[in-house]
Amino acid sequence: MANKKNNYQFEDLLDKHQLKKTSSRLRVLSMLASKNVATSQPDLEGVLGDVDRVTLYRILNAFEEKGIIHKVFDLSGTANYAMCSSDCEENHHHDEHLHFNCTVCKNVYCLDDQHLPGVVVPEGFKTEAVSIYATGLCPKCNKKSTAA
Amino acid sequence: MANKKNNYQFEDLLDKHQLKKTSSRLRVLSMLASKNVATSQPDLEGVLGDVDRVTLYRILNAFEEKGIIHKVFDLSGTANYAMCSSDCEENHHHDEHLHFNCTVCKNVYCLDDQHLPGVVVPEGFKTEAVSIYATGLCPKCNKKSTAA
DNA sequence: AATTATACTGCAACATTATTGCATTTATGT
DNA sequence: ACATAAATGCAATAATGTTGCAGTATAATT
Repeated sequence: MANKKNNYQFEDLLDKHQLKKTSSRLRVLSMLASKNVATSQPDLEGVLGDVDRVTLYRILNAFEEKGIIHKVFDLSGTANYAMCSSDCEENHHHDEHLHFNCTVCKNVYCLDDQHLPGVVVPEGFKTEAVSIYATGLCPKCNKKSTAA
Repeated sequence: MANKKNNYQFEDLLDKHQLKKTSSRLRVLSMLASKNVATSQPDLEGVLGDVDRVTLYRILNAFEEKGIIHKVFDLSGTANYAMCSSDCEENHHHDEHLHFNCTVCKNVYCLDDQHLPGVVVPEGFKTEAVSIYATGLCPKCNKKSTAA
């Protein structure tokens, strides 16, 4: 899996972006990399336990600025965070993302590798980034609902 | 303009959805209909002045449930509201919306009539709705930046 | 027009998500 | 080991959104 990185790789990642290698940061990275769905700040806070809320926000913001992670809002407007695919660079994220928010389990799936169609905006608008957001049933919940 | 409606039309709209015709609701409707950009709850609150925050939230939620307006989150995760195009029905919104969030003026433009390409999701996912979200410069801010 | 039932509103309190300032601690280069 | 800059934790505050309940307005009935 492209996003699967071991701890040395996380340290390199922090080095590369001139971020200090603290245990909190490494834990956030391995946490996010281990999931194929975006994670909300509250969820992260719950898992990380003893990391301060504020620190977590600051870590997430720093990572986002550096292009290590990206932020996506779920159906209820809460920010969720996920690792960027490798071709994201500082302040220059991959232009198009496909996110899928399951209406049952509420998970936000990042489907960055999916082919996306070009989007045409009206004359006068200048597009910098496009994100496509689908809602519905994820494979897991879809299976359950058809089985029932 | 398709969304331009007079007060009688707003009253009809409320009638149709079994909502009582209160002045607050009529003001919210005419406010939203007069703009081609989505409006945040704080902005609405500011304009409407003496309508209670809670009432406003409840009006917006009621309208959303009835399919009169729809909610879209801007870059900072704040909910913005806009009139639905006429083919939205109760609990069955138009499947695809194109929204454009200007990075300068922060306005969220609803471009519902724009032709949208089909989006392909991976095997197993079952899409219920798709919304496409573009960020960049709106015509007004684009003009200003090229002029400067 | 008065009465009544229901829906709506406003207030207070609370919940959640996010930010700022500052003192303390930690990481890292020398 | 030391110095410095960065990162953290705590307290306080802000912004956004929700809930309960009492009072008020709407609209149907008579």
